[in-house]
Amino acid sequence: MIKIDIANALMKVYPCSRATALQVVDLLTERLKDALLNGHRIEIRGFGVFEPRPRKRGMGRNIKTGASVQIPKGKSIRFKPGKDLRAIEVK
Amino acid sequence: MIKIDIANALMKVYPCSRATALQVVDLLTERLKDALLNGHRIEIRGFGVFEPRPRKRGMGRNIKTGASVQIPKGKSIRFKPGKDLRAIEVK
DNA sequence: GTTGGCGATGTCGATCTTGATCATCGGCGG
DNA sequence: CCGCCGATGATCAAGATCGACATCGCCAAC
Repeated sequence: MIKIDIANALMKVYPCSRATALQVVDLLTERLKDALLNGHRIEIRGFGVFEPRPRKRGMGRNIKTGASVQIPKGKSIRFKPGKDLRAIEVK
Repeated sequence: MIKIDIANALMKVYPCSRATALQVVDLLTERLKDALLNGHRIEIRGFGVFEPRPRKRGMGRNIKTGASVQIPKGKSIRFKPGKDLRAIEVK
């Protein structure tokens, strides 16, 4: 499923041009990105939670050299599935 | 940031009632949930990717009993931040 | 059709997950 | 707008998983 599919679903419920639907999807992802980049936690009950977390790891591995490489970054985004998404069955 | 904030952002760009904005947000999250529950990968370039993954782990620990607890589940939802979200700086 | 983000690969260690319970807060009815 | 209901967070431990690096192919986005 890609952006177009989401926009498509939106168009079915709220009649509008594909361009508009795409803009809506884009706007929302943009807002989410912005919020996360500002360190805000995004919580949607029943769906999940996006949370910026500090990265404490400090080591990685370079495939070619095989040498330990430092992981300079200190943050990552974690998504915690909500109740509804945890209902996933093994299929 | 919670659902209302997202709806609020949407209202600013696409004038509509709060109820409508909330419905839109709800609809989209609903579609995403549905797609993930069906095992579909959701990819939004520049934002991130939601991917249902099989869980192979099989053990955990119960605080109270202190006993090893089986982790029967076999799936989880993983979110991989896209390029834009990986640009997070330590702040 | 073109551009460029994303997946996969291999290694090693830190991180995450799972379960139960109470408190807190999001969601929603009155 | 206030209040209730129910979902989420934290906690403990053990073990599996993820992440970063570099590069090429593939597919999303335009």
